[in-house]
Amino acid sequence: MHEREFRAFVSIAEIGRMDEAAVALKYSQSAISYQVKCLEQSLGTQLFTRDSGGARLTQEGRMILPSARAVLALMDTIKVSCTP
Amino acid sequence: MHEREFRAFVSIAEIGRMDEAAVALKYSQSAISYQVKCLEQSLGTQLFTRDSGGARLTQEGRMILPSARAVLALMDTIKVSCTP
DNA sequence: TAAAAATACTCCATAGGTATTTTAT
DNA sequence: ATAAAATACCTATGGAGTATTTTTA
Repeated sequence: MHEREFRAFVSIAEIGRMDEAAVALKYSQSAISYQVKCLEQSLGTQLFTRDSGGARLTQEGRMILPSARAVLALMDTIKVSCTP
Repeated sequence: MHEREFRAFVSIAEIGRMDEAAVALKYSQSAISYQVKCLEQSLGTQLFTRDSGGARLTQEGRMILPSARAVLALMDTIKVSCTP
């Protein structure tokens, strides 16, 4: 579980499409696809359904979205705590 | 920022020595040293002072310890949420 | 000088990009 | 046929181990 996997997950969840999330995060589309795939594999769960309309959260994806956001928020506070 | 970096950080903070934390996490001593070094580098801050007595939290290390624990707790809940 | 941590070195895995293919509309 | 995601392929970086060196009490 990596920070960038959560960033990808939350960004896709918010935007609804991987390619736009990729632009927002300044990665290639394939990198974002790979990150979310890794997260899904490490959780053993599908987080999105994919089709030509984009990427939609599954039930599990919806469930963990708040926690994922909370993880990122905590990481941000950690960074701020360490910024002199 | 990786899960394993936080696991290493918290374990060292609790145990007070890297080599024992390494045993607890089933990594080598050098791997744990490397993980915490990576975390320190990504934060731009020293989290421990090191000497032959072990590893002691710095002021910054003490500051972020609760957040690091919270991140790990969230990751655990995420895993549980995705376990059928 | 003994303990604990850091570093060097090597090997394999991971993560990124571009280009291409697949899938569903 | 088009738009979006997945995959293949290649390269660079990261992460693990063992062995060794450095540090400091």
